[in-house]
Amino acid sequence: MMNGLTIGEVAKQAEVNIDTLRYYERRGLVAKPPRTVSGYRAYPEQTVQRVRFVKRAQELGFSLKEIKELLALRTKPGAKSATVRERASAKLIDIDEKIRSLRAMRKALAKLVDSCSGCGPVETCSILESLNTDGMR
Amino acid sequence: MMNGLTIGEVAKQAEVNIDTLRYYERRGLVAKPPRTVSGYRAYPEQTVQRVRFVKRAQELGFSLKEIKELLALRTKPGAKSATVRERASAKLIDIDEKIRSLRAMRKALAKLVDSCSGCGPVETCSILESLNTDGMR
DNA sequence: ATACACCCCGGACCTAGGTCTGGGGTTAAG
DNA sequence: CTTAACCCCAGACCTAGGTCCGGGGTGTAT
Repeated sequence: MMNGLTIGEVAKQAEVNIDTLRYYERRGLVAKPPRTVSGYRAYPEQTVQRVRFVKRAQELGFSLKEIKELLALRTKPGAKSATVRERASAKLIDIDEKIRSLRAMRKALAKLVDSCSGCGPVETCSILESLNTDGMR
Repeated sequence: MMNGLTIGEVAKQAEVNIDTLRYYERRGLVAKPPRTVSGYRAYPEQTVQRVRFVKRAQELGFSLKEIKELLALRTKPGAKSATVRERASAKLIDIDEKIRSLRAMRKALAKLVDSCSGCGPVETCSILESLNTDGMR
């Protein structure tokens, strides 16, 4: 009677709460799946990937709304490609910014780590300042 | 009577709400500033940088708690350097993960953008799938 | 046919991270 | 010396993103 994944299976595989899946469905982040005769959701396998994607994007600071837009880029068969391209380009810019910021943070932290690595007392580690100034700003 | 920035000035420069600054103070993300005789906060200039840093880190998916930890790395003159180094290394790993994920997203999007760039109808843009599969997973 | 794990749904509840209200002092300009 | 523009604080309120509850049906192993 069940061909596809149950909500519980998807939840376990994607490591989210069952209610989160229903919530995502309401928010339009995950397509409404077909139902069995008895009303159970029967999800296609790829749903798991989709949900994981949502979770990862969230960890990168995207809101559900933004994630929805990202996902919409690939599920708009009726859209003009120019529009898709334009939106995708805008997202690319966001992403590049994030990468740049992270790299700056990374650099500052890395400096902290290896300048501390050989040292005894903390005074020699005043490079802690790197996080405050341009390394991170 | 006022030497330092008022809360309003910091708020404007850092582009946050005044209440957010008071909230950050409570949460320990921004040090309690000295007060004027009449009780007004008088912030040092660098507060603005600090607040901006918090905001940027949030956009990168760090929680206030994590941001506090990051900031603590540079403001622990009493800490053992080995401990600082260890924590910083852990953060570095997080950051590297984020960068990796963003690069994967970036790559998938870039592919989308330039495979669409020369094309007319959307059918030829089925590369939209790239977001779903390993490019983004 | 009884038990036990799972699914449905609507609606209440929760946490993080703010934001607003409002009653009261302060300060700079006119 | 008044007025507009700030500042103080406590506490209420708000949004996003879930999470939980409870009453009811389903599926399957014993």
